[in-house]
Amino acid sequence: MPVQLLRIVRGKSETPLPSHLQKEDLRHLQEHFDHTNKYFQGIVILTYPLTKLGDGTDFFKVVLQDLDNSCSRINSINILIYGKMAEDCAKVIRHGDTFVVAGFKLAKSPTAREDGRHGCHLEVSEEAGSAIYSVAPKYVYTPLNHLKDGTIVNLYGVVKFFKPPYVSKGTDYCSVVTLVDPSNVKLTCTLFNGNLDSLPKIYKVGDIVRFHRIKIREYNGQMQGITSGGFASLTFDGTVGAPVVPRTSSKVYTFMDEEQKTIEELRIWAASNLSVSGPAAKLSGVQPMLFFDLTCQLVGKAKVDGSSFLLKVWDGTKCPYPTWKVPVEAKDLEGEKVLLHQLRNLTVDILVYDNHVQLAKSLKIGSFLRIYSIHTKQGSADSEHVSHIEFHLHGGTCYGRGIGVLPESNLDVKELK
DNA sequence: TATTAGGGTTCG
Repeated sequence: MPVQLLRIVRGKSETPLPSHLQKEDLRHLQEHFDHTNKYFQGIVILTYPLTKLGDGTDFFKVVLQDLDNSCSRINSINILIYGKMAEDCAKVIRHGDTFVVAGFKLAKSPTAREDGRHGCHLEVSEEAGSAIYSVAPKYVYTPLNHLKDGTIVNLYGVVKFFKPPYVSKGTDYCSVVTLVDPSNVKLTCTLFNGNLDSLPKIYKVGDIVRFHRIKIREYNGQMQGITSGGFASLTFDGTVGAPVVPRTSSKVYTFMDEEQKTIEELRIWAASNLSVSGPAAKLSGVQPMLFFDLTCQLVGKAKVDGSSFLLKVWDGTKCPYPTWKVPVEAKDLEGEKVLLHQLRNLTVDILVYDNHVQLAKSLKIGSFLRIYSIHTKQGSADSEHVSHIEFHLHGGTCYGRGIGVLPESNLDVKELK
């Protein structure tokens, strides 16, 4: 593991570095000195884009500043990272982070005269047996009643409302999340990311999130959260007693006993201060003329027209009313023919509109979904049809209307199986 | 290195 997570509190590491390593002062990084078993620690003051060398090797350059020598004329040094390690580091190294570099090769820096940094640079790669350790900072979390305009903060919150990620009119996915905490202040966050996986994996009201580096702004007289460059999130099930397992796309994150305790405390607070009785329902319990959230499996899908798309789903229960069947061309219907036929009396047709079409098209047959705020509508009887119930996911994102994909590991999915 | 949206049910 070339890039490891290491947390150092008050100068002492909780996950110690290998004991044979000794800290080396910037001034002692000189040619012809033996740097075996030495490490250098510094704070990232500059990173360059990940590039490829002429021979195809990945290359990543960062500048580390030595905080112990920050008043010296020369207090920074170039770190040149090669190969797989360059790729790994480019993903996790951020401006302002502290890193430890061990197993480096020291060489004369050809750019020292221009950049004013140390006369040597450090070269590291997996092949050379180098290691880079990320030293996690001690994060400070701001309660929601202490947020100030124009700051970037870390915070915890219980999800009071959310819109599952949807395709925005810009270039990114968008998710809107309203949080509360024991200070009883609400914060609505608008989160953007081009990568669906980088937005918080919230499945229900009552989930608990930890946001890092969220920007706070004032909007319409209220504080608002918005994604900033280094935004990262963890999401936890909000159920008291459930395992404390973070859902995240980050490869590297800190999560210690202290954080576990925070989650457990928030769960207990939420249990008595937040109503989580969402409008979830089983198909067996649906009533006409209401909105509800459905956890289900996708059995079939079909294009209908430019502004609507059909999802055929089931949840293992049977809807007590005759259900609407959306007429589509047989050639347009995707899904396993045999299964579609077997489940024909258990699946229901959900017609999704407008902004939900793009996401619906991309869904994989067999995947588990939660569809939020489905509208059930009573279709009237006429000469051709008996009275039936229709399922619509209207356009727009009001009330969190949308579609979320659940992982197989989700508890509600296990129940469904 | 901007923009997206900025919670509060429907055209179908």
